[in-house]
Amino acid sequence: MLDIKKIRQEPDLIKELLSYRNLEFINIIDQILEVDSKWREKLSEKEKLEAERNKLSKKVGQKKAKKENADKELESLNIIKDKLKEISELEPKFSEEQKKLLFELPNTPSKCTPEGKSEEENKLVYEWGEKRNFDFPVLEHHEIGVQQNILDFERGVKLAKSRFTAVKGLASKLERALMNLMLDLAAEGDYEETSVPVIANADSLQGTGQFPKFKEDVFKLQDEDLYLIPTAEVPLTNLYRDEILNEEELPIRLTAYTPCFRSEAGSAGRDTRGIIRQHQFYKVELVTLCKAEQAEEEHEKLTKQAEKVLQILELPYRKVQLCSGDLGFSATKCYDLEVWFPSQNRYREISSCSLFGDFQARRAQIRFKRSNQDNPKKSKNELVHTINGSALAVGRTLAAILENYQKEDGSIEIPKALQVYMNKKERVS
RNA sequence: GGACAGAUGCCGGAGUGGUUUAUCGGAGCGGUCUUGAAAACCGUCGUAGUGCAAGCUACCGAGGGUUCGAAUCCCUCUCUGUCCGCCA
Repeated sequence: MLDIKKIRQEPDLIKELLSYRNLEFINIIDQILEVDSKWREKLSEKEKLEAERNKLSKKVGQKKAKKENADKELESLNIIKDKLKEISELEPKFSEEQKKLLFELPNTPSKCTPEGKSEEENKLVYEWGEKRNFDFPVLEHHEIGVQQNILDFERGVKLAKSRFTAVKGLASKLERALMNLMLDLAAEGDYEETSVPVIANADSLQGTGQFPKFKEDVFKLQDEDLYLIPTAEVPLTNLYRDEILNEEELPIRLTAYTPCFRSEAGSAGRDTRGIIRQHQFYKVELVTLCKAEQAEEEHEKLTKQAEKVLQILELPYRKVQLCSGDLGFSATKCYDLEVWFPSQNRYREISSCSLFGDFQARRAQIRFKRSNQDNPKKSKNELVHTINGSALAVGRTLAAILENYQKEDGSIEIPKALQVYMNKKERVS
């Protein structure tokens, strides 16, 4: 959520910044400003009446205690009461409309986010690693998985529906090894391991920006206002929802390994084969809460943390900075890490490391007390800045390993860094 | 799932219609005293909206209602605790 004060003060700047995204928000901002000024007018009128009422009511109390007559006061109070009722009936209309509009506005792109319309204008930061030369026909990861009997697509569908897969044998062990490797690396980088609910309520999803706009993307529990999390970003960030943190606690760096559930509404037909796009997948997520002045640095740190996983697994990847048009709803700046898939002869997203500024924190009301050395009384509550990214999506990492480490005989070499997590086993065959 | 009890500020805890700007205690912070500390004493100590400011307004789990006036009365909901049942 954007700051209404900022919108009020610099509407043109906000309009301009939002125009760098693909869509136009000029109308919404004008509507917000209109509702805002109308509402504030009513608000001050209301408060004046309330002040008057409180004063008179107190007088009534005093007079009655002294057994004096207070009819005159009661008469004016009745008039005020009617007026107040009139205004208070209007109030929810204004504030609801205001909220609805504000919740629909995406974050403004940061100064360092390149301007661009779509994916094609994303900026390549660098490529890392050596793409392997294969002197045999390269198989796709799902072909390898079926051939080795470690990915069972049909039975996964039988258990649930399409886009669910049973992962078996050494692939399942690889997943577990990946989880351990990723969590250990995150711990080395000072991210505290956390185990959180994978079901979240609507307030939590609103806090991180999935709601209200992207409701159709998550699975809802029947007859309950509860949802399967689409990413651990939701529980990790919302751990501190509605809290005021101590300045010294920041930055707070967290990591969690969780399953993630996505309805994939609107992506029918895309990546229907393989485990690239599933309704359920595992992911190690990194989340940072920090002060504004720490945010850029922490964003870089978190991204490097995610890159480290790819590097240690020796998977070729590239780092891309998203342009304004490709930026996610809540993000102000974002790096995508894309891993090389030889069968597709292209890079595919495996991690998205986003800086949100105070956008999520304003929705989720996560603040800290900024101490003022000169005048401790002037210590102010300030919104934290939030950052998150995956390190990494386990399913896609598994797919990338199967493809990049395949051998001509159909076996798969196990990356060195994972062997210690798999009883020193060197090969899947 | 059943029964009962409860939800008040950082914590404990009082408050059942108006002189309550939410009593009091503890912790924290500032000060006095002290070589320093402790003790004692004095002061301070929530969030948000609005305003240049003084101030004003709202908030006692959430939402609604009654009333000139609600932490207090009424209704609905949520959560927590205890006991019972079931259970990894």
